Amino acid sequence: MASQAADGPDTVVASRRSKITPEREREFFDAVLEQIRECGYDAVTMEGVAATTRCSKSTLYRQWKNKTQFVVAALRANRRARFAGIDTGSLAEDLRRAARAAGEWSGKDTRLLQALGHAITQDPELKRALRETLVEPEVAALREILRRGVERGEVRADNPALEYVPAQMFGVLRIRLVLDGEYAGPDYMVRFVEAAVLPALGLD
Amino acid sequence: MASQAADGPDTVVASRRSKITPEREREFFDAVLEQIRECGYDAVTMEGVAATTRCSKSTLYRQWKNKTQFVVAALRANRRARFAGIDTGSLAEDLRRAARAAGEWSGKDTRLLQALGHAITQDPELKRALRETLVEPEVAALREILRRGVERGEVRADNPALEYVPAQMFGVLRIRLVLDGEYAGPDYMVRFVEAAVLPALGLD
DNA sequence: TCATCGATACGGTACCGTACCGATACGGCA
DNA sequence: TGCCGTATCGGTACGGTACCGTATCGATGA
Repeated sequence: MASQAADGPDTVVASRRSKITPEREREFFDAVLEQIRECGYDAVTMEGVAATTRCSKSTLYRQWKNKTQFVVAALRANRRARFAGIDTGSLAEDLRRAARAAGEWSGKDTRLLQALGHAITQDPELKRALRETLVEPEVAALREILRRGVERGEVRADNPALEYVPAQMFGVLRIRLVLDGEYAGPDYMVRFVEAAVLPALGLD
Repeated sequence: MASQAADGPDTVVASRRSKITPEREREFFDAVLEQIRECGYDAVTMEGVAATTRCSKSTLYRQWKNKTQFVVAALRANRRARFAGIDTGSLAEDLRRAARAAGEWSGKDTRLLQALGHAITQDPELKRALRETLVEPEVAALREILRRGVERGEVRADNPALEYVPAQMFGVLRIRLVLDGEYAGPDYMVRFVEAAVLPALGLD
């Protein structure tokens, strides 16, 4: 958080004298995200995080103004782009890889999204943080996969199904818990892509 | 439910002498469901429902043991089957109608599902009630639409895309808020069906 | 007549965010 | 290099707020 100072990226924080190491900070972030996954956003408490990380509430409140800021910081620190490395040269195979990767987080990011699903409708800042960290990077990577497929001529640029691929993937990923009572795993996602997404794109 | 009546010679059924009319009960149910949609399940309070319906907490607690039972009762009373009447004789048209109908609830059932999304992972009873009232009737109706299409020979019974139609419909419906910041309306859903679902089924 | 109504008061619990406490380790300076 | 000054540490106590679920009340209507 303080490391986003105006100077270089890895410049040591000169102003703050916090004794909290980056590893310790990550413990806080991991703890709060896990509590969100387990209990839901509303039920997460600063006291709970303090207890599980064996720090004091004071410490948390010294670093972050309130729960929202704390969670936003945790989300931002958790940003990753899981689809980014996928580029096999074949659109169908790229989509299979993406489906597999998506299915593999079900125990993590999907639960997080599930737990934050309603909170983001109430807190714009939280919504923005979630979109920037969990949604947009993955959607962008997925659209990049599709763009390369179009560029290679595997699918026509005006295929209307292209637009809905991200919604299909993330939608199916997320709805399975409600429909079937379990999270969508890699196998399920790959089967879904092969059965529904690829045919709609005119691929096999 | 208030009667433990193990010893009383009186009626076991506890002759419901409640002055609460069915219309009044529906006010309670509507109020609690609307509060869930607006504030989320965790944030709903019996005091809030009592206030907005201008009844007393005592009244609510006389009828229902606690918040969970109250919400479960409200869900059960809200059960409907919105896809049930759809039968145009054409699978493609049936799916368009279903998509339009689905898009039309976005302001209601989808928000409810969104708000309950995490709560159902914690409370099995709530999960079951939600599935029985919001999920299963619609999925069953949708599968019935598909079954008729197969029967008419519009799509082969072994088309693997068949299995994923419900997941796609409800998944896309639900994920749009996260992806695009707005709920999926009827037009969006119809376009999605025409662009992705029908092609995967080999229609059009 | 009397159970149920709405209203309200109650004790209990939980968490917020702040304030205060010694203990400690960082970091500037001799 | 070694020693202090001091900010931050973990722990805890605090007042304030909110809601739970129960109990009690006079009024009401089947």
